[in-house]
Amino acid sequence: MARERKFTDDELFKATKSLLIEEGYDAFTFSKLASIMEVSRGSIYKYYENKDELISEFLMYEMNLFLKGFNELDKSGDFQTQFYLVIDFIFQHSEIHQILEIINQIPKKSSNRVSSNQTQLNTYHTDMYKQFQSLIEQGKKERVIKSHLSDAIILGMTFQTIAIPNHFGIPQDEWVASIREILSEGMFQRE
Amino acid sequence: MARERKFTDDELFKATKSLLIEEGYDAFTFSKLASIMEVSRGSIYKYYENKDELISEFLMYEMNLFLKGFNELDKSGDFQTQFYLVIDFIFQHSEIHQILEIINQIPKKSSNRVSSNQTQLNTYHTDMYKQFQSLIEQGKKERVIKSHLSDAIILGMTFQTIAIPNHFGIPQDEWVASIREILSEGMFQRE
DNA sequence: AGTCAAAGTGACACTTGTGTCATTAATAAA
DNA sequence: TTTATTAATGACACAAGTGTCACTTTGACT
Repeated sequence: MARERKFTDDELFKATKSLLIEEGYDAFTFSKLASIMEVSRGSIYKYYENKDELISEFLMYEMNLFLKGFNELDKSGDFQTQFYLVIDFIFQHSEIHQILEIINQIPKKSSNRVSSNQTQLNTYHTDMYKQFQSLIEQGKKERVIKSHLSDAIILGMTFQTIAIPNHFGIPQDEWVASIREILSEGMFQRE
Repeated sequence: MARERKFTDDELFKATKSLLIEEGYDAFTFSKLASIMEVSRGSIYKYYENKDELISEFLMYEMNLFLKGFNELDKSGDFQTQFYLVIDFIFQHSEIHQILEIINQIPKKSSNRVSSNQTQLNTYHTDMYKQFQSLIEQGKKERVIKSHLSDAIILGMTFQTIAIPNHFGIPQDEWVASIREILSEGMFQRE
């Protein structure tokens, strides 16, 4: 028994995502967002107290989606199969790298709602890393991964590869295959 | 026959560097810089028209320093020796990754001085990559590097490793050694 | 047709950063 | 000591973002 909404949360998150990814956290403003949505700036304040609140809610939404997919990956194969599945998955969701970086750009002095989201986001982050870490452990048990390499470096290196800029526009298939190969076997020829 | 300056360009660049690396391009302001230097904001405008001009000059200064060191690396050894030298060098100058990113954050619509600096910076960037690329070619000729991997991916992957966050504070030596090993031989055990 | 709760708007006051410039301060040279 | 010259300052006007709120609009339900 009220007026119809001009936009849904999903539409808002979609615009938020493109604006955040194109311009970054600092250049993200309610003015720009409102203009994309073709809505007045004031109306967004009806639903989110400020930029940090909106962004932290958006990040929760994105992380949930990502983790849902991550958790649904087939856990039945041997290490190598699972490892390759994970790599393919993270490359299909390469925005996750930027998302994770934005989490740390939200100032800590924010409202309660934001703080609690930040805590939750860090938990998600850690959980994801823990899951990946247990995959690494499996790899070490199966004697596929070298045991003298620390989990931290394997994890860091794997996730960092998402952000390598593909300046020359090498096709995604070749790109991912090469990265997978280098991570596994290195760039040096075997003698 | 005039008043003494309260600060040198070197001091300004030093403060610029820490401010840029701690807070990033967007949060960098003349107010903050002036407060670090304990000088009025107006006095900085005596030497630099605006933030973009100062930052682009600073980047030129940093890139020159970096490239000077890069060029002075011993070119006499075989591929592997040189490759390891380069990796050690870029890890000793790990800020270079952030520096390179900041280059692309300066808006394109700026003044002539800035535009010409941008052009020059991109030239430097390309030159550095070209040099590294010729090292890769050498590696391929010496049959150390797999020939089916594109130069772009080897270059990208190598430079990207600088930015892997060392969350767990693994000692630098072990860190660099592990990365070098993974790049060369991969993380998988040889059978 | 009338009601009214929620949605949307735009003007207002405030904050932070920018760039300028008239004024003041320091100091080497005359 | 005076002077010429450059360094530094802080006040001013302007631009862009923020958060608020009284007011208007819409449309489902009487």
